[in-house]
Amino acid sequence: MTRPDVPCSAVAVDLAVLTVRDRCLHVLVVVRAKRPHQGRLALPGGFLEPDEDLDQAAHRELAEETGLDAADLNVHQLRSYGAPDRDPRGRVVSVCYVALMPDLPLPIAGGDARAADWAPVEQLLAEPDQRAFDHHLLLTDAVEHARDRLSHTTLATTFCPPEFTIAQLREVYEIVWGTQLDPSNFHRKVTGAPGFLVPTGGRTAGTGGRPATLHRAGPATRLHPAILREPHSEQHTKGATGHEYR
Amino acid sequence: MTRPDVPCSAVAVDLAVLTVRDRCLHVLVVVRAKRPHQGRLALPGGFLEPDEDLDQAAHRELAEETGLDAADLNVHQLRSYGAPDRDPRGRVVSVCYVALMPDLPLPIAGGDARAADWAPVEQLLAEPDQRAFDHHLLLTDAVEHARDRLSHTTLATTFCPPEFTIAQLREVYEIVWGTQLDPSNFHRKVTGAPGFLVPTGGRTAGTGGRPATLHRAGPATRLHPAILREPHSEQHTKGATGHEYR
DNA sequence: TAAATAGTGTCTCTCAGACATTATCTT
DNA sequence: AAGATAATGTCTGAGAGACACTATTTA
Repeated sequence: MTRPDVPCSAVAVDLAVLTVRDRCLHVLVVVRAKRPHQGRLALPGGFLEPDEDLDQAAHRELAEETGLDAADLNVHQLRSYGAPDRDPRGRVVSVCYVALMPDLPLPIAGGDARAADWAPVEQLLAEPDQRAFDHHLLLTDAVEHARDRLSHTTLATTFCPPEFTIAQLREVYEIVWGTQLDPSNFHRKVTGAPGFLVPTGGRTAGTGGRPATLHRAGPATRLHPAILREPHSEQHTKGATGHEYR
Repeated sequence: MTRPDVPCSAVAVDLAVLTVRDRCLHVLVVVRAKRPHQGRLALPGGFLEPDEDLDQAAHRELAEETGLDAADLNVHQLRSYGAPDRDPRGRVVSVCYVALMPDLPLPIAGGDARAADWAPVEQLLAEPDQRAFDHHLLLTDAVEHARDRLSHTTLATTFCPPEFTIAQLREVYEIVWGTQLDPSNFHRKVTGAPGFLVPTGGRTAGTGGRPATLHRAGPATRLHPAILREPHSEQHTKGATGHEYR
């Protein structure tokens, strides 16, 4: 943009790359090598190049930071952040993306000489002021976004290896949502949702119990019916209380 | 941003202001007075000022275009658009906002000497190539976003005047969704959803039928249970067909 | 055998959709 | 009265949650 009458900003693309490992939700973080916020943990990201789309920039950054081809790793734009003082270097508007992926070996430290590693989300969210920039806010929104999407999309399978058991899938839901789910009802629901799971014919062995059938992700992207997150029990006050909406 | 190593972009904020009038969903559009796309219809918007947040910019633009104080008109950020060639003048990344409002008198032509007026959404969407920039895409996404939100939030009341009947509210759902809803079931659902509606005590008169009780919007923002958009009937194939997911 | 895990069946309650019925106004 | 619109009631079926029960492995 060369017109002098138009305010000029830098546009950054930041990524919240989520995975499930060690029974916890983790996010990919980098240690900042330069000022500002030197030494602090930040979400990986970078500036938009002159000739690329936002989605392209997100895929490029993901490849640079993790070495992975992000062809279909479920990368989705979340929203943008533009507080005037969010970057002390100047005006930076950041477009945040959320990426979900299985627990693959380990990301390679990126070309920026920054160390990329997994960090447990719960721990990061417990320290609101320790992140670089407003990345605590980005992470909060990204996690909430992912949680919401699990209930009505088939996205949970992207946290799983290519073949997985229903117990593994249930564990993903339990970890991301931080709740316990009834194994019986969960089994009935996910096997009943058309296109969610496809049995591969294989079975587990040596787990000290009845072998589980292996599945892979089916063709569906939307989940019908949805897997509900909260057992939304409202009408507990069956008594003579007058109004009861909160 | 003054650092020479960072690519520079203009950041625009565009608004899809939706309302229901004349039994149709309408969107606020301006006629572009300058090149490029001179004479074409565009969504109102403008460039981000150096010291304002994205949300502030959206509110400012809304005030400039409509003369309305957008304090709580349900303005929400939708997503950002950044195709390299979306603006022929140069690199512009646009953050799109969706605003929902009741059918108020009429917007004032803005300070940019552009005429602002309501246009029926259905008609605009039928002509994909007649909009300025990629505003057809923005509008498509904004409408879909609004439709989705109606089902699980109390947002539909923002299309209504301060006091309204349940039939008026149902009309909003029917117009936005383009479907017909059963008046009886709709009545039962919206009156049963806690915090959605509050009876004012008033009633309509002179409508040639039983008077309807007037309501105003309640304190709730989320809808429990949700008002379903599609009568998602799936299991019609009760026969002996083996697999039936699509 | 017991323990452990996988998977099925059953019951109850909520809620959606279809539609009949009653209520209250205007003409 | 008739017609119109508002509101309630009733029935059926889908689906969620609780939980008993069966199935199949390892130790």
